[in-house]
Amino acid sequence: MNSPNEATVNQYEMIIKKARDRVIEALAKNMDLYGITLSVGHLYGTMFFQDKPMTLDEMGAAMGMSKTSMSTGVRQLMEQKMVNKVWMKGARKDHYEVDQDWYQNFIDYFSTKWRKAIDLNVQALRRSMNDLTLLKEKDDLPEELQRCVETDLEKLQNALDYYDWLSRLIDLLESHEIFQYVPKKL
Amino acid sequence: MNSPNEATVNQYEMIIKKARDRVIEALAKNMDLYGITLSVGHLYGTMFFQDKPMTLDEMGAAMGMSKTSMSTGVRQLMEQKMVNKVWMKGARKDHYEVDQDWYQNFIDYFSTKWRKAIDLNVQALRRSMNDLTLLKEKDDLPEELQRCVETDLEKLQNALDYYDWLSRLIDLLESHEIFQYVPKKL
DNA sequence: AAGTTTGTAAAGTTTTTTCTTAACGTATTA
DNA sequence: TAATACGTTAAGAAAAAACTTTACAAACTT
Repeated sequence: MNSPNEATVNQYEMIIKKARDRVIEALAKNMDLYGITLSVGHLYGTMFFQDKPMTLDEMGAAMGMSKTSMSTGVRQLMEQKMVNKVWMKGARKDHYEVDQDWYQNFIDYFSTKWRKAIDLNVQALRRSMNDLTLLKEKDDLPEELQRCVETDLEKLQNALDYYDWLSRLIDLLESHEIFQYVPKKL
Repeated sequence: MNSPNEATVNQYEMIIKKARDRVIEALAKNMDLYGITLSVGHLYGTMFFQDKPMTLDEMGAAMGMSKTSMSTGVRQLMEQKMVNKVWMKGARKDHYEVDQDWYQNFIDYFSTKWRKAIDLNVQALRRSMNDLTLLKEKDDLPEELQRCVETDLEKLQNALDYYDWLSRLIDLLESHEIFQYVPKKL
């Protein structure tokens, strides 16, 4: 039983391929949570099971898509730090491989995207709160507007508190302190 | 100074409007993190500063858009639990208001979206791991394929561990236990 | 220096998404 | 029962995104 016939081997290979494809499909489908398109998700999945770093041409062949698409797709994945460019001994073509640390991928995505959102919103909130606080000082402010300013200021302060919380949540992730409370290994 | 002229009041109102618009703009821009489009984000922002529940017609007027768009937009926001339908004493039109609990909004979004992704991926992972484990038992499996199965199984197990971690992270949020480690009030 | 190879940018096409107008169904009023 | 109001579905138009082909610039080879 040590040298099976070719048909059996093909069948075995098919099982592996199907097992991979199933996972790739599921993976790709849910990468929209990372703002990543289905086809780029497929690319990621393909690279995930490739045990060697891939070139753009290899990706194009595996995906049946243009090299340009691979180039932009890989760039997106690199921006999310899900894929790294690897330097290979005397090779002209660029080689890429997936970063297998999904915990860090998650954290990086979270940090980058949400931190940016927080900064932008907090900046707007601060400015508007400042404007409204100045307005509140005016002693000829009609009572109706005064109440309006009050409630707005309260809302903005609540928002600010929330973003502060979110910022600290990100800190917890980035510092890996989270693993104290939600440990990696079950 | 208790009855300012009309021009001054208009100026004051303008300041409030600008303060609100700045925040609305920033808010809307970042709601893509919730999978929400810019215009629907604007709708959310508009409702956020409205102190009374709004009808679809009021929204349409405020946004300069069709009622149909308001209908679908509000539905999206309701799916994310960012907006609630409020029942109003003897009113024919439906009224909606934003849910001001941003912490819960965040948690809900997180739970819903990521939990779904986890379930789908874990299901695929389990099936493929099962297939591969069965394949590993075959005693006529060529050595090359055997190694392939081994590394694949390891990858899938790592993925499974990651999703388990993510699931526990979501538990931490959903149970509000997170507020013990990252408290709301600074 | 001429000729390849490799990666990316630009332009154009196809597909998808977003928004509007029009039509429908249900509920309310007269 | 007829008439009106309200929300939503369906179909079409406009805008945006994804992909491909073509073209180009930089690096390497000879």
